[in-house]
Parts: sequence; structure tokens; C-alpha cells
Amino acid sequence: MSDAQPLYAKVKDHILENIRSGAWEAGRRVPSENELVESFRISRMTANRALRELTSEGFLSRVPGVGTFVKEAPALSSLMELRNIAEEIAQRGHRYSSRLIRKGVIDSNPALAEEFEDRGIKQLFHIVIVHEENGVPVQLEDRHVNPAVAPNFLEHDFTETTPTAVLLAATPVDELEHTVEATLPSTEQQRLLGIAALEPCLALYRRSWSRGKVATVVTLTYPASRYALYSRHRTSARGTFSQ
Amino acid sequence: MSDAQPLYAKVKDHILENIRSGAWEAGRRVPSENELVESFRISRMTANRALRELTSEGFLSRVPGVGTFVKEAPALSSLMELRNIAEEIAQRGHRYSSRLIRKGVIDSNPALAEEFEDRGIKQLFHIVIVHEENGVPVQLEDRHVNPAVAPNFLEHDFTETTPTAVLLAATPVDELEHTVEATLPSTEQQRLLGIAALEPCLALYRRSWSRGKVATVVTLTYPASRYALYSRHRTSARGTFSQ
DNA sequence: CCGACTATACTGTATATACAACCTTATACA
DNA sequence: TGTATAAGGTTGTATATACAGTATAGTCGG
Repeated sequence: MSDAQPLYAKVKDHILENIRSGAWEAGRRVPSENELVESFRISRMTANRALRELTSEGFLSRVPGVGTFVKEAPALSSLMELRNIAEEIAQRGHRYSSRLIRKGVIDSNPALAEEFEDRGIKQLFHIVIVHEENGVPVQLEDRHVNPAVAPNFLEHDFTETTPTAVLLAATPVDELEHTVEATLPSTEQQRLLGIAALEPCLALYRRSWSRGKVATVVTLTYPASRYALYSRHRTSARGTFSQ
Repeated sequence: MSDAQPLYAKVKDHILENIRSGAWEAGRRVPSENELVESFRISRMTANRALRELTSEGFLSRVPGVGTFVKEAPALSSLMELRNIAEEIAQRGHRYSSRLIRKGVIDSNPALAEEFEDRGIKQLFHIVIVHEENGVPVQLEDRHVNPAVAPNFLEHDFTETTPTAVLLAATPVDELEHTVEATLPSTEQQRLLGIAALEPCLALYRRSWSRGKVATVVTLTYPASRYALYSRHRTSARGTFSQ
């Protein structure tokens, strides 16, 4: 199944799997390039590429003459957490409900292929859901999913579990990209969210990566009157602040 | 001076220099690996490494069989970092300027005392600044500062250094709170930002703590047509997502 | 016992070479 | 005219090899 994968990627996956599972804790020494050469039967340059990329991605740190080590987990900012809106609402003691507007398979196009960083992608899963808090629409979810990452995605009916929960259960998340914009709603968005034309909305655009591939691209639209995005977190002493 | 630099780094610098200076605009084709081999007298693997790293860093995009191209640089502001907008604009190769609208000491009131978590606070510093990119207003900054944390704050004129830079230099940041909302601008905001009444804006509200005290409270207002907030980061490999 | 030297292991960089996959363009052919 | 084919350029991957720089452990000599 994973035969199409290049060798250096297999080595990266192997190491990441050990880090993710907790088998290799932070600070632990990982196999040297020459050890990987032996165990994977690859050339040193290939092992070097795997370790070098994992280092630039922040998972490992290397010391010439000594070895390669698992790095400490970086602090995560919380506005950027992947939160499940159903639990968020339940946490406030309110009633969660949802309306499934669209659910199916669509053909790709160049713009979508670009978003998914996969020019060869043919089809995508597409769902549109309105999330409601005490019966009032609070979030419009428009999501595309990469079938290669979550092939069983469409088998769920999303009345009980949210797409976020389904995806989190199915795949690890390696990387997140968020863009927040202010927009005025389209007529369809007005209708689905039950808001006036002049009510500004927050559009939260999110891409998430899993094992190097874009797993899902989602746009979450919030009516400004009913939602704001919030985060609070302690800053790690080591400067995460760029000047 | 640049003798200690490895070859692939020199190639990267050369390309970045051309992108930063604007000589190579977005979409323009950059030299192929073989062209770099000739012009720099290096091996193809070295050229490949330079281009590959710049691609993974987001500066280039590559298409097999076609070529390598300069990627679009979106006008995005980082969401969760404390970034200095002046440097952010400079990084895009644009000209930063600012207009100081208000600067002075104001008396506290119950609402402000609440925000600063200090019922006894008497006076606050208050500044309003319009930040401009190539002469166009892109951010309205309305900031209150706790005099107990930064007593010399008002001594700066903020034409050269931004308030963010002044505060970062003066005090450590222990904790951050962010709220993002979509709003329609007030008439004064319309005037200061030079936008229409119907243009939605992003309002980023931020409080920051230093040594247990609220140091500053700031509302940054961005016209939607000119800015989006952006963040991208790797998640800790050890699965710390809240459901 | 201490210091200098050596051997060894590890990462960092650079090259030459090879083959595969992909895209575009030109050419030949029906 | 339209289609198939070939050629050439481009990126993507993989290997074998080489040398430099760094850290550590051990050995030898004083």
C-alpha cells in the first residue's frame, strides 16, 4: 500500500511513529545515519535527508560528532487548537444540534489541487454543515477532505459525531495553518446562518496536514454577533516572539 | 566574509535576495537546477538542495517537468505571535509609515480597571496610531498601557519604533489573551482607515501580562480587504489536541 | 596522575552519476 | 486536419564516494 512512498519518507515515518507513540521520549538518541543505512539498506545520503528534514521540521536536533536526538515538544497556542464545536457547546451547558446541508464526492479542479498540494488528486469529499447552539446557527462548516487520508470519511452520518471528531480519530495531525478574515456573508450564507446581509462574519480557513499530506481544508464561518475566537496561553519562556 | 557559508546556502541567499528586492516577482520562473549548476559551478545535487529547501520554506513552488517559480507572498499578519507590524511590512519589501493620532495620560474608569485587573489603578497611558503600508492604512492600534509596568512608555515618540517594540524591549511577556471578532467600522474608524462603511474589519483584542500584572490592552483593527490574520505551526508530535 | 595524541564515531557538505516521471514542443504519419 | 510519436528539458529520487569538522573514549608517555 505504501509502496509508492520514497525511501527517505519511509525512514521519516518510521522515526515519527516512534516519537508519536511515545516509544522514543524527548532527549532520546535516535539511530545514527550509519545505523539507518544498515537497518533500512539505504545509502547514507538518504538517511541524511530523512534526519535533516525531520530536524528542520523541529522534531529532532543534531550535534556533530555526537548524534541525533528527539527534541522537546514545543508549546502549542490554544486559539489554534482543533476544538470540536459540539463539545465546546456542551461545555457551556447548551444544547448542540446540526443540519447536514451537503455530503458527497466532487471532482477536483486546479484550485483545489493547489490547496491540497497534490496535482494528481482526482476526487474529494465535500460536506457542508450548519452547527447550532440551542437551535441557533453559530457556525457554517464547509469542508473538503482528502480521500487518500480518510477513505471512510463519508461513511459517517454527522448528526452524532462532528467531522472534526471523525478526522481526529482517524488521522494524526502534524501541522495546522489558519487564516482569519472578516467578510460579509453571501446570500446563501445569510440563509443558512439566518443572519442579515450587513452582519459581518469571521471566516476561519484551516488546512491540516497528516503524514505530509493535506488531510482536510475547511472554512468555518461565524456570525460576528454570536461568536468570537478566543485564546489565552502562557508564553514559553524561550522566546516564541519574533521581533 | 561569506567564506564560511556552504555552497547551497549561497545559492539560497542569491535567490532570496532577488525575491526580497522585488527583482523576481511572484510567478516568475527561477533558474532551473541545471542552469544553477552552470552559473554557480556546482553539482546538481547542491542546486537541488537549495531549491528544495526554499520550496519547503514557502518561497518557491516546483512543478515536475516544468520548472520552479516564485510563490505568491500573501499580505498576512501572524495571528498568535507578537509581531512588530513595521518589520512585518518591511519583510514584504514594502514601506512602513505611521500616523500618531493620540498620545497621553487618561483617568481610569471601572471598565478599564476591570480589564487591567486592578481596581486601584488611577491613570493609564493611551495611544492611538494608524499603521500604513506603502502609504495605505492597514492597521488601527488603540492601546492602553499600565504605567506601573512601563513607566517610561510615553517618553518615546512612536514614529521610529512601534509601541510593540517598545513594550517588548521594556518588559517580559508571561501570558497572552487574544480575542478575534468581525466588526463593521465606526465612523471614526472609517475615517482613520480610509474605508467604506460596509467594509468589514477584523478586531484583534489582546491583553498581555508581565510579572502577574496586565501590562497592556490593545485593540488592533484591520480592514478585511487589506489584511488577514495568519498562523501556521507544527503540532507537537505527541498528540495533544483537545477533543 | 596528568596531558598529549590517536582512533573512532558522528554529522555536514559536495560531487558525479543514474534512472524515473512528467511536461512541452516539434515532427512524422494517417 | 488531427493524432501519435519522439526528443529534450525539468524535477524527484537514490547511490557511491569523498573530505572536513566535531566530540568522545582510550592509549601512551612523561
